[in-house]
Amino acid sequence: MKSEPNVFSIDDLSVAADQTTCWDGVRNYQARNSLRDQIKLGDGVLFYHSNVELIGIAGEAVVVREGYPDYTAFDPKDVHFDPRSDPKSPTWYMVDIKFVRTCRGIISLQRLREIPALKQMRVLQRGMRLSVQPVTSGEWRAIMMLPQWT
DNA sequence: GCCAACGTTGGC
DNA sequence: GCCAACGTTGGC
Repeated sequence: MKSEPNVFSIDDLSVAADQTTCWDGVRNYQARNSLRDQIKLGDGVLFYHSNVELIGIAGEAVVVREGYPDYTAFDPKDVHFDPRSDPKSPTWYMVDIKFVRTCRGIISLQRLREIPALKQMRVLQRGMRLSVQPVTSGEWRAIMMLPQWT
């Protein structure tokens, strides 16, 4: 999951109530499908900092609630309000994630590009803008072997 | 600040 | 249903 740390960072997650947050505001259909259909309770989450000087993986989280309607779409006062999302048949979904740990130093995008096992990783492909992306088990294992987790 | 990538919108 | 225009994302 990608986040701009000046908006919401891994540190923000670590001090949030119950160290948990709802991943609201995703307004892209492909990412919506992941949130609604694919992401399961207990799934690991790589927390990625984007659009910042030090781009890369900043920490780990875990899914603690599976897809449910993103209620911020129903609130006209919310920045993520979307009048087309009908509460009876919601357009947008979110999951809840909980903090697990912070990396000992960001695992930079540059570093990720050097790892052969991550050649196909979605976030490394050009033009990949999705804010929620699947990670394969092979990619997960390769990333978890890095020294920043110890 | 630039600009490539790409999703969305809307005229036809 | 096509596609040009436009807006956003996000690395550089």
